[in-house]
Amino acid sequence: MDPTSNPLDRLLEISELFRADMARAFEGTGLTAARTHLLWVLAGLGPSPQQALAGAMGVSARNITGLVDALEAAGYVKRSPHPTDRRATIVSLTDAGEVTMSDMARDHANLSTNLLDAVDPADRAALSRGLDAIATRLRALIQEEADAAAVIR
Amino acid sequence: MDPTSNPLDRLLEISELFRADMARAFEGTGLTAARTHLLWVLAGLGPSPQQALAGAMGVSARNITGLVDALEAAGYVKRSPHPTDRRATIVSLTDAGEVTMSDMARDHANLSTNLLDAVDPADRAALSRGLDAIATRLRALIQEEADAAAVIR
DNA sequence: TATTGTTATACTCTATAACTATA
DNA sequence: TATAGTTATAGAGTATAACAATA
Repeated sequence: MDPTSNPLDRLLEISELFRADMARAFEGTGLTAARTHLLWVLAGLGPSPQQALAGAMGVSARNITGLVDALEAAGYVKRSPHPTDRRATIVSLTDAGEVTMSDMARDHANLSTNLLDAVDPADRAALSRGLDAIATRLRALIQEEADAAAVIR
Repeated sequence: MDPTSNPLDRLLEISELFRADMARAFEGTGLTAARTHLLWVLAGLGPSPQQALAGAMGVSARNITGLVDALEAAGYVKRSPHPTDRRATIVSLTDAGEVTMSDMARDHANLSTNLLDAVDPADRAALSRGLDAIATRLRALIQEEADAAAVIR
Protein backbone atom coordinates (compact mmCIF):
# COMPACT_ATOMS: atom_id res chain seq x y z
CA MET A 1 0.00 0.00 0.00
CA ASP A 2 2.90 2.34 0.47
CA PRO A 3 5.92 2.02 -1.82
CA THR A 4 6.58 0.90 -5.44
CA SER A 5 4.10 3.15 -7.16
CA ASN A 6 2.28 0.80 -9.52
CA PRO A 7 -1.20 1.63 -10.85
CA LEU A 8 -2.91 -0.25 -8.04
CA ASP A 9 -1.08 1.64 -5.35
CA ARG A 10 -1.85 4.91 -7.10
CA LEU A 11 -5.50 3.90 -7.15
CA LEU A 12 -5.44 3.27 -3.41
CA GLU A 13 -3.70 6.61 -2.88
CA ILE A 14 -6.47 8.37 -4.78
CA SER A 15 -9.14 6.75 -2.65
CA GLU A 16 -7.26 7.83 0.48
CA LEU A 17 -7.15 11.41 -0.78
CA PHE A 18 -10.90 11.29 -1.40
CA ARG A 19 -11.54 10.02 2.09
CA ALA A 20 -9.42 12.66 3.79
CA ASP A 21 -10.94 15.42 1.70
CA MET A 22 -14.46 14.29 2.53
CA ALA A 23 -13.76 14.18 6.26
CA ARG A 24 -12.54 17.77 6.06
CA ALA A 25 -15.57 18.87 4.06
CA PHE A 26 -17.95 17.50 6.70
CA GLU A 27 -16.60 19.70 9.49
CA GLY A 28 -19.39 21.70 11.08
CA THR A 29 -22.18 20.14 8.99
CA GLY A 30 -23.18 17.38 11.43
CA LEU A 31 -22.40 14.89 8.64
CA THR A 32 -19.94 12.00 8.53
CA ALA A 33 -19.09 9.42 5.88
CA ALA A 34 -21.58 6.88 7.28
CA ARG A 35 -24.39 9.43 7.58
CA THR A 36 -23.75 10.74 4.10
CA HIS A 37 -23.82 7.20 2.76
CA LEU A 38 -27.27 6.78 4.26
CA LEU A 39 -28.40 10.04 2.63
CA TRP A 40 -27.16 8.83 -0.79
CA VAL A 41 -28.98 5.53 -0.40
CA LEU A 42 -32.11 7.28 0.77
CA ALA A 43 -31.98 9.71 -2.16
CA GLY A 44 -31.72 6.71 -4.48
CA LEU A 45 -34.51 4.63 -2.94
CA GLY A 46 -36.88 7.40 -1.95
CA PRO A 47 -38.73 7.30 1.41
CA SER A 48 -37.99 3.88 2.94
CA PRO A 49 -38.46 1.79 6.07
CA GLN A 50 -35.30 1.40 8.14
CA GLN A 51 -35.06 -2.29 7.26
CA ALA A 52 -34.76 -1.41 3.58
CA LEU A 53 -31.93 1.00 4.36
CA ALA A 54 -30.15 -1.64 6.42
CA GLY A 55 -30.41 -4.10 3.54
CA ALA A 56 -29.25 -1.59 0.93
CA MET A 57 -26.29 -0.46 3.01
CA GLY A 58 -25.30 -3.90 4.27
CA VAL A 59 -25.30 -2.90 7.93
CA SER A 60 -27.34 -3.89 10.98
CA ALA A 61 -30.76 -2.47 11.81
CA ARG A 62 -29.31 -1.17 15.07
CA ASN A 63 -26.78 0.84 13.14
CA ILE A 64 -29.52 2.45 11.04
CA THR A 65 -31.33 3.52 14.21
CA GLY A 66 -28.23 5.44 15.33
CA LEU A 67 -27.55 7.04 11.98
CA VAL A 68 -31.16 8.10 11.52
CA ASP A 69 -31.22 9.49 15.08
CA ALA A 70 -28.23 11.70 14.25
CA LEU A 71 -29.53 12.76 10.84
CA GLU A 72 -32.95 13.54 12.31
CA ALA A 73 -31.40 15.65 15.09
CA ALA A 74 -29.37 17.57 12.47
CA GLY A 75 -32.50 18.14 10.35
CA TYR A 76 -31.58 16.12 7.25
CA VAL A 77 -34.23 13.40 7.53
CA LYS A 78 -37.56 12.80 9.23
CA ARG A 79 -39.41 9.71 10.50
CA SER A 80 -43.06 9.11 9.80
CA PRO A 81 -45.38 6.17 10.43
CA HIS A 82 -45.77 3.51 7.77
CA PRO A 83 -49.28 3.87 6.30
CA THR A 84 -50.28 0.22 6.74
CA ASP A 85 -47.64 -1.51 8.91
CA ARG A 86 -47.64 -0.01 12.37
CA ARG A 87 -44.36 -1.71 13.29
CA ALA A 88 -42.47 0.15 10.58
CA THR A 89 -41.10 3.69 10.30
CA ILE A 90 -40.62 5.53 7.02
CA VAL A 91 -37.49 7.64 6.72
CA SER A 92 -37.47 10.48 4.20
CA LEU A 93 -35.35 13.53 3.38
CA THR A 94 -36.49 16.87 4.79
CA ASP A 95 -36.49 19.91 2.50
CA ALA A 96 -33.10 20.83 3.94
CA GLY A 97 -31.93 17.28 3.26
CA GLU A 98 -33.06 17.51 -0.37
CA VAL A 99 -31.13 20.75 -0.82
CA THR A 100 -28.03 19.19 0.75
CA MET A 101 -28.25 16.20 -1.55
CA SER A 102 -28.62 18.23 -4.72
CA ASP A 103 -25.67 20.37 -3.67
CA MET A 104 -23.66 17.23 -3.06
CA ALA A 105 -24.65 15.68 -6.38
CA ARG A 106 -23.60 18.89 -8.14
CA ASP A 107 -20.25 19.03 -6.30
CA HIS A 108 -19.63 15.38 -7.07
CA ALA A 109 -20.32 15.91 -10.77
CA ASN A 110 -18.08 18.98 -10.84
CA LEU A 111 -15.26 17.06 -9.19
CA SER A 112 -15.63 14.19 -11.65
CA THR A 113 -15.43 16.61 -14.55
CA ASN A 114 -12.50 18.45 -13.06
CA LEU A 115 -10.49 15.27 -12.48
CA LEU A 116 -11.31 13.82 -15.90
CA ASP A 117 -10.18 17.06 -17.49
CA ALA A 118 -6.74 16.39 -16.06
CA VAL A 119 -6.47 13.21 -18.14
CA ASP A 120 -5.15 13.43 -21.71
CA PRO A 121 -8.24 13.01 -23.96
CA ALA A 122 -6.38 10.30 -25.88
CA ASP A 123 -6.02 8.28 -22.66
CA ARG A 124 -9.59 8.54 -21.38
CA ALA A 125 -11.15 5.56 -23.15
CA ALA A 126 -8.28 3.28 -22.13
CA LEU A 127 -8.51 4.53 -18.54
CA SER A 128 -12.19 3.75 -18.47
CA ARG A 129 -11.71 0.29 -19.97
CA GLY A 130 -8.84 -0.43 -17.62
CA LEU A 131 -10.80 0.50 -14.51
CA ASP A 132 -13.70 -1.61 -15.74
CA ALA A 133 -11.44 -4.60 -16.25
CA ILE A 134 -9.88 -4.19 -12.80
CA ALA A 135 -13.26 -3.90 -11.09
CA THR A 136 -14.55 -6.97 -12.89
CA ARG A 137 -11.49 -9.05 -12.01
CA LEU A 138 -11.60 -7.90 -8.40
CA ARG A 139 -15.28 -8.79 -8.05
CA ALA A 140 -14.51 -12.26 -9.48
CA LEU A 141 -11.62 -12.80 -7.04
CA ILE A 142 -13.77 -11.82 -4.07
CA GLN A 143 -16.51 -14.16 -5.24
CA GLU A 144 -14.00 -17.01 -5.52
CA GLU A 145 -12.83 -16.39 -1.97
CA ALA A 146 -16.40 -16.29 -0.70
CA ASP A 147 -17.17 -19.58 -2.44
CA ALA A 148 -14.03 -21.20 -1.01
CA ALA A 149 -14.97 -19.99 2.48
CA ALA A 150 -18.49 -21.38 2.04
CA VAL A 151 -17.12 -24.85 1.24
CA ILE A 152 -15.06 -24.85 4.43
CA ARG A 153 -18.13 -24.04 6.52
CA MET B 1 -20.86 7.90 -5.25
CA ASP B 2 -23.62 5.57 -6.32
CA PRO B 3 -25.09 6.00 -9.81
CA THR B 4 -23.87 7.18 -13.25
CA SER B 5 -20.90 4.90 -13.67
CA ASN B 6 -18.17 7.29 -14.78
CA PRO B 7 -14.48 6.47 -14.25
CA LEU B 8 -14.38 8.25 -10.90
CA ASP B 9 -17.28 6.30 -9.52
CA ARG B 10 -15.73 3.06 -10.76
CA LEU B 11 -12.56 4.05 -8.98
CA LEU B 12 -14.46 4.57 -5.74
CA GLU B 13 -16.20 1.23 -6.24
CA ILE B 14 -12.84 -0.50 -6.58
CA SER B 15 -11.60 1.05 -3.35
CA GLU B 16 -14.79 -0.12 -1.59
CA LEU B 17 -14.22 -3.66 -2.84
CA PHE B 18 -10.64 -3.55 -1.54
CA ARG B 19 -11.83 -2.39 1.85
CA ALA B 20 -14.51 -5.05 2.22
CA ASP B 21 -12.12 -7.77 1.08
CA MET B 22 -9.48 -6.67 3.57
CA ALA B 23 -11.91 -6.66 6.48
CA ARG B 24 -12.82 -10.24 5.62
CA ALA B 25 -9.19 -11.29 5.34
CA PHE B 26 -8.42 -9.98 8.84
CA GLU B 27 -10.91 -12.25 10.59
CA GLY B 28 -9.21 -14.28 13.29
CA THR B 29 -5.78 -12.65 12.87
CA GLY B 30 -6.16 -9.94 15.52
CA LEU B 31 -5.52 -7.41 12.76
CA THR B 32 -7.70 -4.55 11.52
CA ALA B 33 -7.19 -1.89 8.84
CA ALA B 34 -5.76 0.62 11.32
CA ARG B 35 -3.40 -1.89 12.93
CA THR B 36 -2.21 -3.14 9.56
CA HIS B 37 -1.57 0.43 8.47
CA LEU B 38 0.70 0.86 11.48
CA LEU B 39 2.55 -2.35 10.55
CA TRP B 40 3.13 -1.08 7.00
CA VAL B 41 4.44 2.24 8.28
CA LEU B 42 6.65 0.48 10.82
CA ALA B 43 8.01 -1.87 8.16
CA GLY B 44 8.85 1.17 6.04
CA LEU B 45 10.48 3.26 8.79
CA GLY B 46 12.12 0.48 10.77
CA PRO B 47 12.08 0.54 14.61
CA SER B 48 10.62 3.90 15.63
CA PRO B 49 9.44 5.92 18.63
CA GLN B 50 5.66 6.24 18.88
CA GLN B 51 5.81 9.94 18.04
CA ALA B 52 7.36 9.12 14.68
CA LEU B 53 4.56 6.68 13.94
CA ALA B 54 1.94 9.25 14.91
CA GLY B 55 3.54 11.78 12.57
CA ALA B 56 3.86 9.32 9.68
CA MET B 57 0.28 8.12 10.04
CA GLY B 58 -1.26 11.52 10.71
CA VAL B 59 -3.04 10.42 13.88
CA SER B 60 -2.76 11.37 17.55
CA ALA B 61 -0.16 9.96 19.93
CA ARG B 62 -3.00 8.58 22.03
CA ASN B 63 -4.20 6.58 19.08
CA ILE B 64 -0.77 5.04 18.56
CA THR B 65 -0.72 3.93 22.21
CA GLY B 66 -3.92 1.96 21.65
CA LEU B 67 -2.85 0.42 18.35
CA VAL B 68 0.55 -0.60 19.70
CA ASP B 69 -1.12 -2.08 22.82
CA ALA B 70 -3.27 -4.29 20.60
CA LEU B 71 -0.43 -5.26 18.23
CA GLU B 72 1.83 -6.05 21.17
CA ALA B 73 -0.83 -8.25 22.80
CA ALA B 74 -1.27 -10.10 19.49
CA GLY B 75 2.49 -10.59 19.18
CA TYR B 76 3.18 -8.51 16.05
CA VAL B 77 5.31 -5.76 17.64
CA LYS B 78 7.36 -5.18 20.78
CA ARG B 79 8.25 -2.09 22.83
CA SER B 80 11.79 -1.44 24.02
CA PRO B 81 13.44 1.53 25.74
CA HIS B 82 15.04 4.23 23.62
CA PRO B 83 18.82 3.96 24.07
CA THR B 84 19.39 7.63 24.94
CA ASP B 85 16.00 9.29 25.56
CA ARG B 86 14.37 7.73 28.58
CA ARG B 87 11.00 9.37 27.79
CA ALA B 88 10.69 7.51 24.50
CA THR B 89 9.72 3.95 23.55
CA ILE B 90 10.97 2.18 20.45
CA VAL B 91 8.39 0.04 18.63
CA SER B 92 9.69 -2.73 16.37
CA LEU B 93 8.31 -5.77 14.56
CA THR B 94 8.68 -9.14 16.29
CA ASP B 95 9.88 -12.12 14.26
CA ALA B 96 6.24 -13.12 13.81
CA GLY B 97 5.48 -9.56 12.71
CA GLU B 98 8.25 -9.69 10.11
CA VAL B 99 6.86 -12.93 8.70
CA THR B 100 3.35 -11.45 8.58
CA MET B 101 4.61 -8.40 6.73
CA SER B 102 6.54 -10.33 4.11
CA ASP B 103 3.49 -12.54 3.53
CA MET B 104 1.38 -9.42 3.14
CA ALA B 105 3.85 -7.79 0.77
CA ARG B 106 3.86 -10.96 -1.35
CA ASP B 107 0.05 -11.16 -1.40
CA HIS B 108 -0.18 -7.49 -2.29
CA ALA B 109 2.26 -7.91 -5.18
CA ASN B 110 0.37 -10.97 -6.44
CA LEU B 111 -2.91 -9.10 -6.33
CA SER B 112 -1.43 -6.15 -8.21
CA THR B 113 -0.13 -8.48 -10.90
CA ASN B 114 -3.40 -10.36 -11.09
CA LEU B 115 -5.46 -7.20 -11.50
CA LEU B 116 -3.09 -5.65 -14.01
CA ASP B 117 -3.26 -8.84 -16.05
CA ALA B 118 -6.97 -8.19 -16.48
CA VAL B 119 -6.21 -4.97 -18.35
CA ASP B 120 -5.60 -5.07 -22.10
CA PRO B 121 -1.82 -4.61 -22.54
CA ALA B 122 -2.51 -1.85 -25.04
CA ASP B 123 -4.42 0.08 -22.35
CA ARG B 124 -1.93 -0.23 -19.51
CA ALA B 125 0.26 2.78 -20.22
CA ALA B 126 -2.74 5.06 -20.65
CA LEU B 127 -4.30 3.71 -17.46
CA SER B 128 -1.13 4.46 -15.56
CA ARG B 129 -0.83 7.96 -17.02
CA GLY B 130 -4.51 8.65 -16.35
CA LEU B 131 -4.32 7.61 -12.71
CA ASP B 132 -1.19 9.72 -12.28
CA ALA B 133 -2.93 12.75 -13.75
CA ILE B 134 -5.97 12.26 -11.54
CA ALA B 135 -3.89 11.88 -8.40
CA THR B 136 -1.89 14.99 -9.24
CA ARG B 137 -4.98 17.07 -9.92
CA LEU B 138 -6.67 15.83 -6.76
CA ARG B 139 -3.65 16.67 -4.62
CA ALA B 140 -3.64 20.18 -6.14
CA LEU B 141 -7.35 20.69 -5.44
CA ILE B 142 -6.94 19.61 -1.83
CA GLN B 143 -3.97 21.94 -1.43
CA GLU B 144 -6.02 24.84 -2.84
CA GLU B 145 -8.80 24.14 -0.35
CA ALA B 146 -6.32 23.95 2.51
CA ASP B 147 -4.80 27.29 1.47
CA ALA B 148 -8.23 28.90 1.22
CA ALA B 149 -9.12 27.60 4.68
CA ALA B 150 -5.84 28.96 6.06
CA VAL B 151 -6.66 32.46 4.77
CA ILE B 152 -9.99 32.42 6.58
CA ARG B 153 -8.33 31.47 9.86
C1' DT C 1 9.94 25.14 29.28
C1' DA C 2 9.12 21.49 25.82
C1' DT C 3 8.44 16.70 24.62
C1' DT C 4 7.07 11.49 25.19
C1' DG C 5 3.81 8.49 26.35
C1' DT C 6 -0.12 7.42 29.37
C1' DT C 7 -4.58 8.04 31.77
C1' DA C 8 -9.16 10.20 31.59
C1' DT C 9 -13.02 11.24 28.91
C1' DA C 10 -15.92 11.42 24.91
C1' DC C 11 -17.88 10.62 20.21
C1' DT C 12 -18.73 7.69 16.06
C1' DC C 13 -19.39 3.34 13.70
C1' DT C 14 -20.24 -1.17 14.10
C1' DA C 15 -22.15 -5.84 15.92
C1' DT C 16 -25.11 -9.25 18.59
C1' DA C 17 -28.77 -10.22 21.75
C1' DA C 18 -32.92 -9.27 24.29
C1' DC C 19 -37.33 -6.96 24.26
C1' DT C 20 -41.81 -4.55 22.66
C1' DA C 21 -45.21 -3.83 19.54
C1' DT C 22 -47.17 -5.43 15.76
C1' DA C 23 -48.15 -8.72 11.63
C1' DT D 1 -44.36 -17.49 14.80
C1' DA D 2 -41.93 -13.83 12.37
C1' DT D 3 -40.73 -9.02 11.62
C1' DA D 4 -39.62 -3.73 12.64
C1' DG D 5 -37.38 -0.98 15.52
C1' DT D 6 -35.42 0.03 20.13
C1' DT D 7 -32.68 -0.70 24.35
C1' DA D 8 -28.55 -2.92 26.36
C1' DT D 9 -23.94 -4.00 25.91
C1' DA D 10 -19.48 -4.23 23.77
C1' DG D 11 -15.31 -3.37 20.87
C1' DA D 12 -12.62 -0.51 17.62
C1' DG D 13 -10.86 3.94 15.95
C1' DT D 14 -10.43 8.53 16.71
C1' DA D 15 -9.80 13.16 19.31
C1' DT D 16 -8.54 16.59 23.11
C1' DA D 17 -6.88 17.55 27.68
C1' DA D 18 -4.38 16.68 31.88
C1' DC D 19 -0.42 14.52 33.95
C1' DA D 20 4.17 12.22 35.03
C1' DA D 21 8.77 11.53 33.75
C1' DT D 22 12.43 13.22 31.32
C1' DA D 23 15.00 16.46 28.23
